[in-house]
Amino acid sequence: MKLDQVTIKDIARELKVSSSTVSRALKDYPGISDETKRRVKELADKMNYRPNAIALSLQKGRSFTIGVIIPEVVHFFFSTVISGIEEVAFDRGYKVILTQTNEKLVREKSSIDTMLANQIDGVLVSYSKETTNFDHFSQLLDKGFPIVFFDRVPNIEQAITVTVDDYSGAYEATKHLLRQGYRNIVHLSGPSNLNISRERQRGYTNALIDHGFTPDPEFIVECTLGTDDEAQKTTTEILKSFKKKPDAFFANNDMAAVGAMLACKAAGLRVPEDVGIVGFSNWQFCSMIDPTLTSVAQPGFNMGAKATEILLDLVEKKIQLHEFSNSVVLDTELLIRKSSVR
Amino acid sequence: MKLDQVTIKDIARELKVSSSTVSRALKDYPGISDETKRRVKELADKMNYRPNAIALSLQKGRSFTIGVIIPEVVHFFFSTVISGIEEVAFDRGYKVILTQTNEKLVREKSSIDTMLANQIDGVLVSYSKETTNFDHFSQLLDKGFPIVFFDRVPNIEQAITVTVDDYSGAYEATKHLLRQGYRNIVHLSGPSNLNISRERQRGYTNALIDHGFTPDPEFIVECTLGTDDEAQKTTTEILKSFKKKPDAFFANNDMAAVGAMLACKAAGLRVPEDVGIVGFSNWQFCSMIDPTLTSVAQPGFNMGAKATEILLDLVEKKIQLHEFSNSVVLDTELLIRKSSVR
DNA sequence: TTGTAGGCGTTATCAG
DNA sequence: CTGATAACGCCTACAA
Repeated sequence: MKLDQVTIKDIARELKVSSSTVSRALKDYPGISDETKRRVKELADKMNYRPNAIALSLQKGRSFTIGVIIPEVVHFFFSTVISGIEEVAFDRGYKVILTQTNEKLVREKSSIDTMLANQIDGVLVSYSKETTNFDHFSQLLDKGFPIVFFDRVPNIEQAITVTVDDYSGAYEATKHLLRQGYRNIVHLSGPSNLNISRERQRGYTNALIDHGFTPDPEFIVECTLGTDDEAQKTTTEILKSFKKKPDAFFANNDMAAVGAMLACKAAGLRVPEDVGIVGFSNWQFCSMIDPTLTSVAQPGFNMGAKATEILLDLVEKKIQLHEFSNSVVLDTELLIRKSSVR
Repeated sequence: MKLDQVTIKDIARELKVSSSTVSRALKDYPGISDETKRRVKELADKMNYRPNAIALSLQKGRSFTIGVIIPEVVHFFFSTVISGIEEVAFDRGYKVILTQTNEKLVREKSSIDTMLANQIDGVLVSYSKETTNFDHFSQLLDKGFPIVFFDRVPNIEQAITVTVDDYSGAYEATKHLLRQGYRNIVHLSGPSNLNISRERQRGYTNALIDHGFTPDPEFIVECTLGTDDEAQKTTTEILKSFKKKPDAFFANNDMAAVGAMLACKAAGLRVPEDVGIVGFSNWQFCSMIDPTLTSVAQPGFNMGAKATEILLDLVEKKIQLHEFSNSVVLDTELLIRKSSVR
């Protein structure tokens, strides 16, 4: 296990110079003879010298590492975000340390602690469903510690946030259904304690109003879990019991949309002829199911990339907290496929 | 940005004792008066002391951090593995530092370098598609550095590997198709420099032989990318050009299976009546497409968890390299759905 | 142009 | 029971 990593001292001893000379030569400091530089660099290369990042961190008080705190890794959207984060961090020479909270507040807190103990330079957070109090974040923000929130963002004054424009995503989706001639559109919504759910619901409602329709509260049905099973059962129930028959479903996520689609098919309805369906997130399978599913694409990769850029700019003091508009809202894109076009 | 973390020195100064005393009191060392312990702990608590993990790492020469090198984060299987890794690592008090290679060898190498510079305790690797030479790993293994390979594993003598039983997964899948009466089964294979591809291919071939059929080399078609598009084109081509018409497709991954399915449908063939289809991995969408896709489920979470357990046992020297059977093989499960039953 | 002497936060060793 | 000192690997005043 001992890797016997080569240190500056080893090089110094070999070359019979002091370690400071080696240190300086390696970084092209002024006032070191070209000859010495050459010899040091050559030997360093030959001995396969790699600076010890830990020693550097200790000395600098920072680690060139950013932390990522996320509810779940196994989630198409989040994994896409991670990908964007990793990409930008790598390009700018930072490492990424990852923890998932599994939606638990305790883990969120302990992750922060661990990361701080590791001299993390900043942190990217999408908080857990259990989190309702944000003191553990505000405390850090107050001290000027760089945090950027994404997707699930708190209502804190100083918080920098990167989100998707859920409102207009939902608005466009609903408008599209209306334009296709669907009139009785059910919205399968998400848990209303999440901001994103409320925004999507608002987009749905306003689109109806703006086009001269009166939203029917009964037509907004909450699907808490967001699974296809749940949506399938819910939809079956809706098709059976509602007196005013729905002719479209706008689901707040793709899984739910699939559930609705399956339920409709099972009830003998044709998609898109009899019933239009639109999802949210544009998961991979949207283009693989039959009929292909219209969905609102969220720029997960971009979200991760953008959040990381801001965080690193903050870390490197390229920007200051206050000189910066606190929230970035990314555009969604409605990807129209077969499930909603007739 | 300065967090002004409390150090042992601060506590020592406050209490007018030496920092060694504080250090010892904090860790319940023998030979420290209960009174001192109490005072130290109380103050540490009050001042919200957190040991500086970086200083510890420097001192110990290790970091309580493991590295994960993975081709792609946005991948159902891999994200599941990460989840298992994160879970076990967290439970045992380790941090996880993550990099994705995007299937690039250079990034694989540079990731290893960075991680070593960070005094990583060990690393979990699933190598990139570009990787054909494993010297950068063997060098480390030779020095006794803990590496555990998972999923995509190299043919190195000393390598510890955690894989899925690709052979029997493929064998069972093929057997299942044969039992359903399919006779001309095409195998859409993966890139043959990957062990998993070769194993799956072997399972396919042997199942045919064991059931009295003669494998036709032409019926093994390599799909390098593994995307649905690629498989769709390939399948369309196959359906057009092969004189002996295929009546089933066993794809080495689910995306490819979907591609084959779409191509078959487009060619006017019914699934499963005319053509049977089986995939590999059991991605979420398998149960959402029409017809639902039979697939070989891989225990991703377990794979991550198991690999991490072994790695940490190695790191903590609970086990030695040689006293350990070098390969763990996890069982797959054939999930039979509609695409292959007639 | 180069060397010496701290110091980053912690622990281990050796005295007292 | 407690304190001083050195060390982990690197950097950076300050000297020479």
